Amino acid sequence: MKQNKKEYVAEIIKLLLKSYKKVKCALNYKEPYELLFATILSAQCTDERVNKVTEELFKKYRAVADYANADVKELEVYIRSAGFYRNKAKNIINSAKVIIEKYDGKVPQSMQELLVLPGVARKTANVVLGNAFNKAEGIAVDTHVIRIANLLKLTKSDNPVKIEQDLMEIVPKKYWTEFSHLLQTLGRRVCKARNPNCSGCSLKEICPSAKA
DNA sequence: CTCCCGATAT
DNA sequence: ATATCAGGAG
Repeated sequence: MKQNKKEYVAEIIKLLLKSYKKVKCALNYKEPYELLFATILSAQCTDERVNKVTEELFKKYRAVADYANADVKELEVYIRSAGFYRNKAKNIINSAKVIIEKYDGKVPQSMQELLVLPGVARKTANVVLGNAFNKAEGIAVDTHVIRIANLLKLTKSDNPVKIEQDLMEIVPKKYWTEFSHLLQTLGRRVCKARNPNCSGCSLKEICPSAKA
């Protein structure tokens, strides 16, 4: 049973890799802390909009210490269009403070340490670990992964933690980070929440939910 | 389960 | 004009 599922997943990965050669993280960043803050900003917000926000944000604040010392109101102006900006501004500043005080200004490189940062849960931690450090401890489960993993019948759950466990069972560890990228890319471009384009999908032959 | 919020598709 | 998009905390 599980073996069949692993072959099914291998086929999914193969087909998606063919369509999306080298997909990487859709968020723009140079330093690990930039990816961390970009990912905090991406909560309930498209990566596209986050990139617009961070383009200016990263010019204004150029180190973790700049965020730790930032004026909340001023930071809010930069990130406003990403939504939930009061929470996010607080979370970024307070995470920056923890990183300065407890981790000597370096973003910690373990799930356990990242999860303590305000505004950081498993999705954000997985994105940072997998992309900035190449130290995946899990699979980043966002709204696209939730939707498509269910459409592909890779899980029956709507709970992100359970979905992540289900996926970790059947996706080879070396693909954990890339698997999220592939589903997110598919989700943004083809298997959209609103108007899924099944006829243009690389997985139409094998997807149990494909419509003609 | 509710609150946090702006942008965009319809 | 309004529904829908898109994570985390309490």
